[in-house]
Amino acid sequence: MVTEFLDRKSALAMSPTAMEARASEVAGHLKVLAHPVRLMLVCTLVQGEFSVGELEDKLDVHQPTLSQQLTVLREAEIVETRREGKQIFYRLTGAKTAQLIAALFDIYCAEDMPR
Amino acid sequence: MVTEFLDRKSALAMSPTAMEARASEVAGHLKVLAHPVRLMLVCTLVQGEFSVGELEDKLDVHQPTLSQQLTVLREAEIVETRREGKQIFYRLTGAKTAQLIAALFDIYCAEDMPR
DNA sequence: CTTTCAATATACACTTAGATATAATGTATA
DNA sequence: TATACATTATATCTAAGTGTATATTGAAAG
Repeated sequence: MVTEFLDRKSALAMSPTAMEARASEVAGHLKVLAHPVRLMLVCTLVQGEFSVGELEDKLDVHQPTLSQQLTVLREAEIVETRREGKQIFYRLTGAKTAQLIAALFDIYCAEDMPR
Repeated sequence: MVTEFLDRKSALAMSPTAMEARASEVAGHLKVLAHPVRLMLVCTLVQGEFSVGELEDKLDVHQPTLSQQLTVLREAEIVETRREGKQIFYRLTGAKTAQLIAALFDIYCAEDMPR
C-alpha cells in the first residue's frame, strides 16, 4: 500500500524545501475544503450542477454567505460557473475534488465511528 | 462509484441540520491537516514512529513551532505519544489518517498536475 | 539529594487571517 | 426602468500562526 505521501518512491530523499512547498500547496487546497459550508457545497456539487438559488434552498445558509463561500471555491478553481439567464449554475471543475470527497466519504462516513 | 458524501444512499434525504453537523465534524478534521507543518508531520508519521528531535531534523522547523503543532495533532487525537527517557515518540493514532494521506497522495502527487 | 544538561512543552505577545452580518452594487431579462 | 438574482464592500469579531522566553521533565553527575 501507499506509505509515503510526497513522493511515492522517495519521500525521504525529498529536500525539506521541496517537501514544504508541496505540503503548502496541498494544505492550501485542504484549507479551502475545511469549512462546513464549503464542504457541504462541494459535497452537493458532486451530485451535479446547481444554481445559487437551488443551493440556498438545499443547504440552509444565508445567501451572501453562500455567495462568499462560492467565491472562495471559484478562486481556488474547485468550481466553475455557467450563466443561464438570471441564474448562475455551479459545478465542480475537475475530477480531483470528487475523488477527494469520495475518499472522505469512505473514511469518515462509510464506517460507524468517525475518525 | 461514490457520488454522495454524507450518506451514500440518501444524501438528499439527510436533514440540513444533520448534514451541517456531519460536515462541521469532517471540516474540523480537515482543518487540522490543512497546515503545511502539520501535514508534513502526518506524512512523515505515516512512515513510522519518530521522536520530536528526529522530526526537527527531518523537517526544517523550529522546536516550539513543532511542539505546538504536535499538540494540535495530539488534541485532535490524530497522533499519540510514548515516552522513552527524555524523548517522546509520536505515531499516528489510527488507520484513518493514513488512509486519508494515501488518498491525498493519489490525488495530488501521483499525477503530474496538482488539483 | 541537589545541580546540571538535554529534550520537550507551555506562556505570552504580537500580528494576520478568516467568518459572518448588513448594506450596497452589479447584471440580465422583461 | 423594474425585478429578481447574484456578487462585492464594509465592519466587526474571533481564531490561528509564529517568535521569544520560560517552564517542566528525566537522566546523570557530583
